[in-house]
Amino acid sequence: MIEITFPDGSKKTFNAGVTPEDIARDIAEGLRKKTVAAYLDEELYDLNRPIERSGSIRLITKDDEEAFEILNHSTAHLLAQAVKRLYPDARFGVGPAIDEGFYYDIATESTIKEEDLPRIEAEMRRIIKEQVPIEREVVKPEEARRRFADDPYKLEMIEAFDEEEPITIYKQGEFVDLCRGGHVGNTRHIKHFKLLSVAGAYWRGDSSREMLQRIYGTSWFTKEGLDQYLELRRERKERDHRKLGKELKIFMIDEKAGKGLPIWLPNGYTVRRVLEDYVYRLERKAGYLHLSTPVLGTQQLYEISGHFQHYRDDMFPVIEDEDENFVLRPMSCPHHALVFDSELRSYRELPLRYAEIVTQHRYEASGALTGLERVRAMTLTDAHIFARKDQIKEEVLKAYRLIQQAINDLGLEIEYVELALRDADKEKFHPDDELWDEAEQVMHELLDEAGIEYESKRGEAAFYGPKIDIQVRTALGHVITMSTVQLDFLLPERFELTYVDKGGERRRPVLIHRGLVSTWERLMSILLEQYKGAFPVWLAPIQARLIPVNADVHGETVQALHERFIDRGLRSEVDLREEKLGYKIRDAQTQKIPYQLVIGDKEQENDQITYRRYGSKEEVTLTTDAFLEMLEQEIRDKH
RNA sequence: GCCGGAAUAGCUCAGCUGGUAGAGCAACUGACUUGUAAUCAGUAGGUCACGGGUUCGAAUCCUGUUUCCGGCACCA
Repeated sequence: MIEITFPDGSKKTFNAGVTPEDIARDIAEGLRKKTVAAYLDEELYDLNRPIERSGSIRLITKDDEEAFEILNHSTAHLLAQAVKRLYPDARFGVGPAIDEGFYYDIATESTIKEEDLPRIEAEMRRIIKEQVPIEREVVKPEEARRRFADDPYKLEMIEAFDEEEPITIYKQGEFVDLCRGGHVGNTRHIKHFKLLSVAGAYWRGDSSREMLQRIYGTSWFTKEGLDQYLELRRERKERDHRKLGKELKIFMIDEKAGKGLPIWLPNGYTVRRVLEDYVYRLERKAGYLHLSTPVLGTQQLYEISGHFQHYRDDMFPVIEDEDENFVLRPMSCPHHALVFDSELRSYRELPLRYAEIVTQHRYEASGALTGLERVRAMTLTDAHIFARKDQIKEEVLKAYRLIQQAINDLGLEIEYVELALRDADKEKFHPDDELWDEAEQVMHELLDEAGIEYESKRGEAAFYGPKIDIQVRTALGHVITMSTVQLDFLLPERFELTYVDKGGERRRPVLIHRGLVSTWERLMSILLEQYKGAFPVWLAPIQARLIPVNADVHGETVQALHERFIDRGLRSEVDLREEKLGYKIRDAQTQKIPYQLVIGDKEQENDQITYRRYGSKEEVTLTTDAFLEMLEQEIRDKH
């Protein structure tokens, strides 16, 4: 007999060999139906795995997040089994559950095309009907090696395992897979799934190794869940910034001008100017000093900083001159280091915060280019803070708070915060262990002291130091780096930067790199998707469109009103076209202009306007002054 | 860069197995002179991404290139 403790502290004895399914059934039949797997203490148990020891149990039901993962993981196995039946030569890489579903990496001589997916799905359904039990087995490494003797990928994975750890394999019918589990116990538990796409993926994520074929899919407990998810995917396409950017004339990319080299159209540039102005003021208030440096720099400058050696392949080719080589600058910290070095600095001056709205060029891999999200020419507000060591914590935190405010003002949300640290890769990171330890230590401390939650990521640091990356999620579901604060002890060394301290001694400052809200390009892509193209008034390219009921009768009034708006710094536009009112309203709505103002006899007589907000059918009549006040308040509030 | 897919009018898209390109919107012209999501009629607009090939004949089949899309790798 074994004793099982439940989350509420109650205990019950069962015969050894009882399964989580049995335990759930013992409580209630309804619970059994909902149960997917269980944790016994910290160990994940499949629904049908016998429990041989006492412990605390926590049943995982369909409502729990882990359940989705387990279901999708099992569906990945089901996919593999079906693929193996249809493509007998198939060998398998990894097949995990991911955020919104699962994938499996497959090696086969055949090319699996999107049009083959329905056939694979049909085979998966057949296996579900067969009600194949999914059985767990623990084996010794040599046994595992024997079982997977004809599968080079699984063998390689076995080699990478810790020899001490027991290896688990899962059998479902004729299909056997190396896998940690847990699983749903029987293929009949899988019901509502869909295969979504095929793609290439490097074996072990290593671009020097072969590419496998990856099939993506998603699996749900209910039909509604699946349908809702598929609907979400359709909606995401609707808010794709590339589509909205074209519709709203925000930007264009023409291969004649160059791929990855976007052109800002008047509407987009207006928004960008608002953002630039906003950021400039924000930084002024926070004590940043703005400056400007050239788009071209000598190769030597980037050799001193070390960027050239590290990133040469990702920079545009060197421009050769008679006795000097130039590069299109990929970043601006070396210039700012020179500015710091241009005068003798006192400890009293620090921190010195230099900010610059700067255009940078990076030769991004062609396959990485994506609308405005990933480009080869980008403009951003870049800042470098030169500080004393005793100022690090405060300055990093100040930068973090500024980022928080900007993200908040823009109506965005931080998804999570990452602390990127180095790993043992000697090639990738500068070699001074002492500097690294000190820098990483102080970053951990300041985040902990400020109570900021973060995930540590080994091996993700910049070559010169650790960084705090602030991640946001795009409407298309990608997580991307929005902002960054990076601690750098290396560059001040390389540029031999010094200041004079209290005792008259020369000291090395530290450099804090700060990216506020990514580049204007990427920010625009995020904002477009966030707002579905319907910008808040403070950002909208056109804030109000003025429409006369009759162009002949009310045209002049509308024109005068427009000038009044412009004089107050507002962005308005008049529509004097010979069209029906309904047509003009529709046109303004289609362009997602926040306010449509209609002026007819009544308004003309009383200095009024009748407005209609984007997305609303309600009409409100106000005096022009009252409306202007309302609009200006809304702009101040950044709504 | 790598794997797979796609490319037809300014935009969104149709064009079956090869027979020589079409719709809606936008544009232009004219009429209508308007109170909250499309007034009516007409006109013009295409090296079917680009190059080569197969064929009596290619948007359609084959092939190379370019760009874009979905991923992977990369992201100072």
